[in-house]
Amino acid sequence: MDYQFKKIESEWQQFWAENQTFKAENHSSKPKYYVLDMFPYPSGAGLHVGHPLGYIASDIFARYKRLKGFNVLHPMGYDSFGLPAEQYAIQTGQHPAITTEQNIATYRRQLDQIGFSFDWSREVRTSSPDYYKWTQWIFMQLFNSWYNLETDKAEPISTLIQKFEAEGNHAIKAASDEDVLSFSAEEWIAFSNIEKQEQLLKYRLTYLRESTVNWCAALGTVLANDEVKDGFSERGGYPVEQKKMMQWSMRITAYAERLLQGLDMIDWPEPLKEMQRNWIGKSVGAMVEFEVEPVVGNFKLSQDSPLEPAKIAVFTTRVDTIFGVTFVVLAPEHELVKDLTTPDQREAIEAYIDQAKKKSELDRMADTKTVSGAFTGSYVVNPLNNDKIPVWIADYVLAGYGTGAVMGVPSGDARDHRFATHFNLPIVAILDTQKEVVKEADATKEGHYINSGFINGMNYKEATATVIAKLEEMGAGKAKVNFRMRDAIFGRQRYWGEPVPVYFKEGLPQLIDESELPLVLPEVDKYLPTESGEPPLARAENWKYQNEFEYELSTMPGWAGSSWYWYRYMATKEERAENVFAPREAIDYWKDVDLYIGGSEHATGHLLYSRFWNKFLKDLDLVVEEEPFKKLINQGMIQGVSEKVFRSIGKTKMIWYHNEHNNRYSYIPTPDGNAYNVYYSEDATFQSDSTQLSNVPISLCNKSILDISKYIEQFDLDYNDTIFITKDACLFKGQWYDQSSESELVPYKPSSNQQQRDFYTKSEVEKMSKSKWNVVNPDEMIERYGADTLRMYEMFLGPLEQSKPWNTNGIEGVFKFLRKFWKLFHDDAFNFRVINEAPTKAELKSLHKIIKKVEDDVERFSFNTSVSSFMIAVNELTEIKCAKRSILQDMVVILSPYAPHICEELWKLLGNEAGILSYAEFPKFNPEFLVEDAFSYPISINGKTKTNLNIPLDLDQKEVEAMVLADESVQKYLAGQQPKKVIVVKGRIVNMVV
RNA sequence: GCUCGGGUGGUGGAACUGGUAGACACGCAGGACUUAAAAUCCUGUUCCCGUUAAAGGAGUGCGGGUUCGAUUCCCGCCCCGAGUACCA
Repeated sequence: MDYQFKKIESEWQQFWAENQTFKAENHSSKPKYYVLDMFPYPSGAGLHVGHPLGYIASDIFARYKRLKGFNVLHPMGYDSFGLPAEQYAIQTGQHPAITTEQNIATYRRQLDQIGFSFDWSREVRTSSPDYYKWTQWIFMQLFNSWYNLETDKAEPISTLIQKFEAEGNHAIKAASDEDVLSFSAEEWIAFSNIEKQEQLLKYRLTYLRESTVNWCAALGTVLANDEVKDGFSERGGYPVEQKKMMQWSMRITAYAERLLQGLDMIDWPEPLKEMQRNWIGKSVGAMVEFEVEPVVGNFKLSQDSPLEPAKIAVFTTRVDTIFGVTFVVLAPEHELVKDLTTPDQREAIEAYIDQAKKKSELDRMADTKTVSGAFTGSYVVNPLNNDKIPVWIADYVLAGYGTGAVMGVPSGDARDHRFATHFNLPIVAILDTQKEVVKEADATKEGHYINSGFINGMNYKEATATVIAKLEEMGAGKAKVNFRMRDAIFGRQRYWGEPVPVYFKEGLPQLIDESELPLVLPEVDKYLPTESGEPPLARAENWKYQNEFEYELSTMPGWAGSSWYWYRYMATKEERAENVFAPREAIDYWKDVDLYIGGSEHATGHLLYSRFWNKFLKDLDLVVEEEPFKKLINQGMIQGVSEKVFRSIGKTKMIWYHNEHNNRYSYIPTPDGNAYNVYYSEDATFQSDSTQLSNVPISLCNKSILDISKYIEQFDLDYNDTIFITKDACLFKGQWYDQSSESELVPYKPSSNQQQRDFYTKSEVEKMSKSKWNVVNPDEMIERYGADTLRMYEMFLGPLEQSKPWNTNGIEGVFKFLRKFWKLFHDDAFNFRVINEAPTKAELKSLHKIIKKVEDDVERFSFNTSVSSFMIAVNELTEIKCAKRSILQDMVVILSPYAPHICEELWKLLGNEAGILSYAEFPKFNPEFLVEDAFSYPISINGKTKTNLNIPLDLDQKEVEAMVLADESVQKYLAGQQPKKVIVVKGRIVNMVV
C-alpha cells in the first residue's frame, strides 16, 4: 500500500490515547528530564501554523530523550484566564468559562492532530478552581511573609513580629515601603491592633498600598509595567494614564539582586537575559546630599525640623564628577520644589509645572530633543568645595527614578550639557582627557582629574573611592545601589481572573481562612464594572459570607496563574486530590524544568514573575531549586505572507493608468465617466493619495495572482461597479479589454484574447493574523500532507530561534522524503518487503552517519539540519536499494521523534510490538563504520584548493607526502618548483606555498 | 541614541573548534515514461569567460588587517531585524 498518512496518523493517535503511551511516572530508576512548553492562552481563532513550532521542537526533544533512556515529563495545559474571553462576554453575555471551554476543545483537537507526546493526564487550566485554589494559596503565603535582607530570604511574618516585640524596627534590615514608621519594642507593644496591621502591611511580600498605577480607562483596569507599551495597553492598544489608587502589589523588588544574580546560573538566550537585566536596571553609584543655601526672607526651612537646613538628595553613578556639578535639577513633581521657589521665580516655576502637567506621558517621551526648564531661585552648596549651585526644575528628570533629583555635570553628560548650553550655565572640564567640553559632553572615565580639589591627578577608580569615603565621613552621602524595577501591581479590576482571597475588617485586609479555599469566582449578571465604577465582582450576589465581610473586588493579573504552573504538572491526577499544590516527593524528583521552550515576548513578564515566585517558594522550602527553568529556548515567530492590492478609496471617476510607451502614470477618467471601485494589480500602479493598499485573502491567490471571480464572489462585489486594472489589460463590466497601445484605455475594444489575465498582488511579510487574511491553518496542511510532513517541514524551515515567513512551497520536498522513506520498506507494488541479510559496509556507513548527525543536531537544537541529513541518508539507502531489516529498524527509531506516526507504523510492520517509545532504544553510534579505505584529500596551493586526491589509509605520513608530491595534478600546479613551505594539519598536507 | 542579533545563489537555508563555500530543499531548465496530464525518475543549475570537453577568473554587505589559508578572528563603515529609551 502506498503511504497513507491519514489512516496511519489517526490510528496511531488513537493508539497513543487509549494506551496512555506518554503517561509519565513520578518514580523511576531512569534519570528524569522535564520538557516544558509555554502553555497557550486558548483564543477563539485557534492555532495557526506558527503556534506549534515550539511545541514540535520540544516534542522532538522529549521523544528523543525517552529513546535515550530518560524518564520524561512533557505536559501541556492552558493559561485560560484572560482578557479576550471577558471582552467577548461583555459583548455577548456568554460566560467566559463557556467560551474558554469551547476554545480549549478546538485547541485540543488541533494539538492532537499533530501527534504530540503530551501526558494529558496532567493537564492544567489556570481558570479551574482546583488549580487556582493554589494560586490563591501562594498569594496567602506571600501575604504572610516578609523579606529579611540579613538572611537574604523570605521569612514568615511571625518572625518579624517577634523581632518587633523584642527590639522594635530600628535594627531590622527588611524590604519594606519607604514610609515605615520608626518604633521601639515598647512603642510596638503599645500599638493598637490596627496600627500593628498597618505597619506589617508595609513589610508583607504582597501588600495593599496607595500607588501610582497605569490606569487604562478603556479596559477599566490597572496594568503592570510590562503590559504597557509606549503609553498604550499591550492588549487592545488603548491609552494608559498614571493614576493614584489603592492597589495590591508584589514586593518583587526585594528579590531584585537575586533575580539579577540568578541569570548567571541559567542557560538562556543572551538577548533575553539582557532584557531582564535592563528591566531590573541595577545601577551602582552614590547618594549625595546637597544642602540648600539658606537665604533669609524668601525661603522656608524644611518643615519637619525648621532648625535643620533642607537637603536635596541626588543619586548619581558618577560621584567622581562631583566637582563638575554646575547646577542641580529637580523633577517638576519633586516635593521640595514649592519650598525652594523664591517669590520672584514663583510665576515662572508655576507656569512650567503647569505646562509639564499638560504634556502627556507620550509627548514627554517623544519629545526628547527640546530643552525646557525653570530656575527656582534657590541655591545648594556642593559639599566638597562649597560652590554655590543653582537649583532648576526640568521634565527630563523623572520623579519616579532615584530621588527625583540629579546633579548636573554638563562636561560629562549629554543631557546635562544640552541643558547647560540652553540656559547658559557654566561647563567645567574635570578630566585632562576631556577636550572641547564647551561643544560636546565627554563621558569618558579615562585620564586624570583636573579642577577637582583633592582628587586632582587621580584616576577614575581612586577618585570614586575617595569621594565616597569623604562624603561618608562628612555625612553628606554614601555608596548606593539603585534599581529601576518597581514592585509589580497585582490587582486587576476584571471579572475573569482569580479572586484575591482577602476580606476587609476595619478597613484592613485579612486573609480568608485557608479551609475556605478555593475562593470561587462568583456568578455575576454582567461582566462590566458597576455604575459606580467598582470592578465587576461588586455585582456578585450570592458570594459566601458576603453579608459578614467586605470582599476584595479585584482579581489577580494574567501572570498569577502562570507563575507556578510547572509545579502543578508534577502532581499526577491522583495526587491532585491531596492537599498540596504538588507532593513533596514529586518536587524532589522532578526538581525543575530542564528545557523550556517559548516566545521571547515573555522576557519581562511571565519569565521574571515565575523566577520571583520560584525564589519565594524556595525560601519557604516548598521547592528545591533556586531557578525554575534551567535551559530556555525562544522559538522564532512564523510570520505570514500577505497578499495585497491597490484599491481606490471609495468609488472614483478617475483611474491611474500606466502608459508603457513613456513609462508614465496619468490620471484619466473612467470609460463612461461613472464612479467605480477600482483595483490595480501590483504592476499596474503605485500608491498614491487616491489609492490604498488592502489585504486580500491568501486563499484567493495563487503565486501572487488573484482569482478575481472568487474575490468578487467572496466580497459580494458587482462586476458592474468594479474595474480591475492590470499592467496591459482591464476588466470592465465583466469583460476583459486590451489596453490600447497608444495611450488611454479608450477606445475599448474587447480583447482578442478573452482569457483571464493575470492580476498580480503585492506580497508582504507580516505577523499572521485573521484581520490580515494571511493565516495558514495547520489543519489544511495536515489534511493535504499529514502531521509528520508538517512536523518535519516546520523544523526544516530554518533555525528554531529565527523568525521566518511561512512558505508552503517547500513542503512538497518533505512529503516526498517521507514517501521515499516508506518505499524503502516496500517493493514497487507497495508490498511490505524487508530482508534479513547482514548489512553491507555502505549501509552501515549511511546508518551511523545519521545516528551521529542526529545525536549532535538534536543535542544542540539544530533540528533543521538533521532533517536535511535524513534526506541524505534516505537518498543514499534508496540508491543502494537497501532493504535490510537491521538497518531500516534503526532508521525508524532515529526518525521517530520527528515523524512519529509513520515510524510507529513501520516499527509494527517490522514485527515489533506497537508503541515505539515504550521500549525502543536510540541506536548506539559506532565510529568504526565511518572509517574508510581511502579518503578524499583536498590540496591547496597558495591557499587555493586546486585538486583532490584519494589517499589509501594504510600509508604513513611520509608515504602520503611522497604520494601527494608525486601526483600528476599536483606536479602540474607546482610547475616544477619545490614548495617553499608545506602546511600539515593533523597529519595531512592541506596547503603548499610555492 | 544605547544594547543584542543578523547580512552567503532566483528562494529558504548548510558549512560543529579558521582547512574543498553554496549541503539539503524549493524554484527553474532539459530529458525519460505517457495519447496527454498528473505522479515518478534522471541530468543540469553561484556568477563571468569559454565550450565537444577542458582550462581560467571572480565570489559569503563594503573597506582594511592578522594568517600558509578567513563566511568564521580583529579594526572601521553601510544596511536589515529585535529590544529599550531623558534611568542621572
